[in-house]
Order: sequence, then C-alpha cells, then structure tokens
Amino acid sequence: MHEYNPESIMPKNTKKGGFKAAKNYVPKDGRTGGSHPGSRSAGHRGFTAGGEGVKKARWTTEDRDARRERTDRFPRDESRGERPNRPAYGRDDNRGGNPRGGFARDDRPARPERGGYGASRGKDFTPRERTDRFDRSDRPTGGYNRDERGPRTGGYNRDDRGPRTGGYNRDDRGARPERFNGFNRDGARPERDGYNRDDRGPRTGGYNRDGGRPDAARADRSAPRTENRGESTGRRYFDDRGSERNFRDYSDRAERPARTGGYNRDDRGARPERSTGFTRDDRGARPERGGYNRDDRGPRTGGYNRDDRGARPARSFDRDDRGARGGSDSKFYPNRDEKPRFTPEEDVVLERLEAQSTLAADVEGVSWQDLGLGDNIARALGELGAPSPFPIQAATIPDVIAGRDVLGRGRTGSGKTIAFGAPLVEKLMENGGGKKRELGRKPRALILAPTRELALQIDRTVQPIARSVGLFTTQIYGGVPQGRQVGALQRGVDIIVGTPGRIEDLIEQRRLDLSEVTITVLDEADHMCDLGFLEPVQRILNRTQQGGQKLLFSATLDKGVAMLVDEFLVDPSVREVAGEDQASGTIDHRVLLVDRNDKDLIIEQLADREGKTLIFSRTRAYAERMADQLEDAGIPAVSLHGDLNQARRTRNLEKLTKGRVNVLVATDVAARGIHVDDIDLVIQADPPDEYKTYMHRSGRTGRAGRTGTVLTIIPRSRQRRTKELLDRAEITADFTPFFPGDTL
DNA sequence: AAAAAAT
Repeated sequence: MHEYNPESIMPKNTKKGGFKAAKNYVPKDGRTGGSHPGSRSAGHRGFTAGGEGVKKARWTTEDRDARRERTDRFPRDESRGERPNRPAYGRDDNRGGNPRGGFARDDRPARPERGGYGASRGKDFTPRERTDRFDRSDRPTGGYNRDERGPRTGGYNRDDRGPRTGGYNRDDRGARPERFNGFNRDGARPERDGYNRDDRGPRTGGYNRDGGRPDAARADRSAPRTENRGESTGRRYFDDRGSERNFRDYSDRAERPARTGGYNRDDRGARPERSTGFTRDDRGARPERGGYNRDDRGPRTGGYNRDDRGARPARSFDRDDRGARGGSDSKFYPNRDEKPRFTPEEDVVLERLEAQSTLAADVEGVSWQDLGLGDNIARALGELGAPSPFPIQAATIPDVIAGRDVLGRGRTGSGKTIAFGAPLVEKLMENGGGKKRELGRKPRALILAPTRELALQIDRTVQPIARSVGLFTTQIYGGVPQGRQVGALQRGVDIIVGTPGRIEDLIEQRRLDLSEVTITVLDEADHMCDLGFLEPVQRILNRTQQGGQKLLFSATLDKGVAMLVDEFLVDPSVREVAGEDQASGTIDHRVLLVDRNDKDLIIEQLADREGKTLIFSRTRAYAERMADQLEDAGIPAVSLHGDLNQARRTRNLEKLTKGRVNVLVATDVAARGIHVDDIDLVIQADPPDEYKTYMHRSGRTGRAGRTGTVLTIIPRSRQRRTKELLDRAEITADFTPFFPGDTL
C-alpha cells in the first residue's frame, strides 16, 4: 500500500505526482485525513476528503452522486484505470443502496465515514456495499439469510458435515456439493465445485490465504457471479482488508500455485518426517498431526484443499515431482531435504531443557536489585505492577545479565516478558554506554514474536522499562504503514520488537540493519521454530551480530527449538521453575461431549454470561461466523483472526481488554502470549490439534495465579484423541456429555 | 488451518 504520511512519503514516494490531486491532504503531522488513523491519507482506503469524519448511516442518492463526482476529480484513479469502472460497478444492483446498513457489528458502522472516501480505488467502494447483502452471507441479509441459517446451521451445514464424514470439516466441504441444502453456501456451491473450482484453482492456488477465502468466496457465490468473481472476493466479506487483500489474492495466486503453493504443501507432505525427526518425537504429538494430514488426505481425492491443487495446472505435476523433486525450486528452501539429519542431538537438548529448576520458595524476599537490575529499572517494574520478581524472572535474569544464552520455560502467565525484557535493558545499559542517543544509531536488541498483537503487547511492557534508562524501542510489524516504523529507525532506536515478515522486509529495503544487535529474544520460541517461521527466523538471526546473546522463551519450550539452539546458541542455560507446570495451575479443565448439531447453540449459551470469555475456533471463517451469531443472539462479541485488517484486529482485541465486549472469538492468532486481564472462561469451539496449542489457549485464563475455566467442546467421536492430547499436556479433565440448556 | 510482508 502506498503511504502518504509524511514520514514515509518524503523519502520514498516522491515521484507520485498524481498524489497532488488530493488537495486536502495536509502533510503536517501525518494525521490529517480525519479523526482516525485510517483516514490520514488520500491513498488510503479510509481517506476522507473533507477531513471530517462524517457519519452516515446510509448513502442517499445524492451522496452517491456527489461521491462519484468527487471521485472523478482524482486523476490518479484514471491513471489506474480503476475508477472508470467503479461507478458502473460499484453500484448496486446488488447492493441496494445501503452500504452498510446492515451491519450491527461495531466496526461496520464506522465505515461510512471512512469509506467516505476511499475515493481512489475502485475497490473501496465495492466491498462496502456489497457487504450488506451478499457477502456475509450470514449476516447481511440479516433477516433473511439468517433464517436460512438457522436451519442451516442447526440442521445443516454443519451438521451434515458432522455425520457426513466424521471426517470433517475439510472433507465435508469437498463433499458438500451434493448437498445443496445450505443456502448461502451451499446453494452456491454446486457451481463452485464444478466450476468455481476451476476458477479457483488458479485463483486460490495460494494456500494460506485461501484458507480463509473459500468461505468468503463461497458466500459470494450467491451474488451475481460475474461480478464477484472479479474483484472482490475477499473483500466483501472482510471488508477491511480491502484493496491490499485483493491485490494479494491475485498476485499471489498467480504465482503461488507454482511456487509457494507448491511449497507449503509439499513441505507439509514432507513434514512428518521432519517432525518425527525431532520436533516432537517424545510427545507422540505426531499422531495428531498425522491426524491432520490424514484428513486432508482422505478427501484428497475429492478433497477440498486438494482440489485446488487439482485445479492447479501444475499440480499433478508438482505432486509427482515431489518425490523426486527434492528441491527443484529450492532456492527458497534449499535445505529441506537435509533436515531429517537431526536426530540424536535433540536428546541432548532435551536433557538440558529439563536441567535447572529454580524453586519458587527460593525467590521469597528477593528484589530486582538482588538479581542485578539497576534502580531505575526496578522502579519502572514497580510502576508496571511488578514490585518484586516472579520465580521465572528470578530464575533467568541473573543468567541473562551474566551474558549467557538462556532458554526459559515458564508456564503461561508467569511473567516471561519481564524475565527477558528487564535484563535485556540492563545489558544494553552496560554495553551501550556512550552512543546512547546518537541519531540513527543501530538497534542493539531484537525481540521477535509470532503475532503482531504479541509484539505490540511485549513492546508495551518493555518500552517503559527501556525509557526508564533512556533507551528507545520501536515496533516493527506488518499490516500497518511502514512509514512510522522507518522514521523511528532513522531517528535511532535501541530495541526492536516485531514479527518476522516486516523485519525481513525492512532489512531488504535496507532500512533496518541488525548488524549491531547483540541480544536477540525469541518469544514463543518453539512456535517460531514451526514450519513457516523457522526459515525467516534463521535468516533474521543470521543478520544479527555473530555470537550475540540469544534468549529463547516459551511456556512449551521443547526439543523443537533444537535447530536454532544448535545453530545459534552457545552453551545455553536452561531455566524453569520447579513444580510450575501448566497442570499445577489454577485452571479448571473440562471437556464437553456434544452433538454437532447442538454445538453452536451450546456455545452461545455458554458465552452468555458475565465475565470475559475467549472462544477459540480453528478457522477464520468460523470465528467470524460465531461472532456474528453471538451478536445476533444479543451477546456483544468481536472476532480476532488473520482475515481482519490490523486496525480491526487491534481494535477488537482492545474492546475485550477494555471490557466493551465480554466475548472474543479468535483463531489461534490469540492462542499465544496475549494477555487480557480477567478472562475467566476459555471455550474451545474446535479442539486443538496439538497439545501445545491446548496449553497456550488455556493459558489465556488463569493468569498470574487467578482462577479460570477451560471448556473444550468435542463430538464424541473425538473423545479418544482428546484424551491422548490431554495426557501429553499432562492435564486432567472431566469428560461430560452436554446438551443445550445444561449448565456447568 | 493459522500465522507472518507488500506490491
């Protein structure tokens, strides 16, 4: 996306003459577009030409006309060839006039103002309007779909699925076509398979993305096909992501099938060996995995994901190749074939992992200063609500200050952020001395996290600590304009907190130089070693100073980090707190055996309560749907998943944090690290596939010694697998049949 | 399946 905020445009986008058309843009402080951040610039989707965020509940004809006219004044659009289309298209047969009217969701109402002026991209409009009616098949039509939905859900989609395969979500979909029943979805479906599929093959090709998409796409189908097809699949469903998404869909898709698509998949295929190789041998976690692959595989034939592939021209090819391929394209993942080589070494690591425990009792009466932290830092910690160290902090801080590489395992909510954040600042003070405030100084510490929300949260804790001694931090993560981040780097920061993608991006742009980074922290380190994260993380670590100190933390630190440990750490000290494991916590675990047909209703009933509730779903689409359903039932709820744009993600999480809603429905993006006070109930609407995921999800409650309840909803058919999973997590839970109307 | 960059 283009950013036109002053910090970034100056250096970077000067050539865009077309931009001057946005007369109202006043590059003063970077926030001129309107009252909210999304509207600050003309190139931005949410830009409001007049600068004022006028709320409109609906578009009147005049509004629309006016808008169209204004739009026409923007040369830029023409140059893109986009605008011309828009009028014709943006409107509305389908969409009926009221762009967003339907939307109860909090986010939505806001949109009109914003959209007020996306002006520049044709895309901006479409989605919005569409939203109402078609997109969300679920929601929009409110009365309508919904009714259908009722039955559907209850009776149908879901349930069908249940019975149907047993095999599951995934498979169902593949199978679904026959079923027609559902409406929004299914009605559309037939085409989809026969037909769309073809489209989709190419289109979807991609992988990750597609995951979310299908549903969206599916929903669209009910709308006139021609139109949907073109531009907005993703968009109208998750309105916010607007143009970037679309863009992405296309381009990615275009290449992905061949490339990444080919890849991820292949990798997965390959994965078993690898993991077996080392990641989780002991745990037996694999089986589930297997479980997972298996599902795909079963259906594969008719399967869903696979179909995409099927459609993919390249596919049969890819597949066949795969065996032999061994890396034909392997510039990206050159070592894939060599991975299985780690086998014996991990055991060593495992031993180390279990070695040094600190007794909680030994920590009594210890102060921050006793651990080696300075007074300023101790004071800052006190202000953060941590007057004295928790056990994991007492266990790791001295080692970090001593300059050792550290692997720290502390159960969820035990205070790991401070355990690495505070001593990291202390170390920078010690080493850094002289060049503290130098303009444009290079960062000397890096903290990597797997999600943006977590990076943001870590920064919120580390920043005050750093500030207390005059050091600066900045967040470097995606989904937001990079201008501010780059500006901060240019001014000079000491500590970077971020996610891998944007960090790599800025490195490639030569805007970020990690060569002076002497301390690197990987939070949720085991997850950072999972497929998809490992390689970027390796590349990033390779950009940091050779021999720099490395700190790896996670509640589920295990052999999975062996690769990184072998490659980057030297004689690490492994720390944990004796007797503090997930099972010894303050969380009550229960498994509810439910009939698939009752699932949604039961979740609704369980979530209808006073305290804060976090619901986990396996897919983005289900999270979205569930949030809608709860809202419809009069239970204020928001969602959090990767199909939302970052602004909404942040806002929705904040709504829960601030108590504006009590229910958040999330994918596993919220499984790790996210801290919200007082979540006393976690509902797993879909059971996790890995025991580690179970531990992290459930760890969103029962934090810092509080009590909490975790309910895992499963069909009876999943009982055994769930028991095995709980065994691995060393958690005991009652399994109880549960029906609508039951209480706990 | 999800997450992580953007154009």
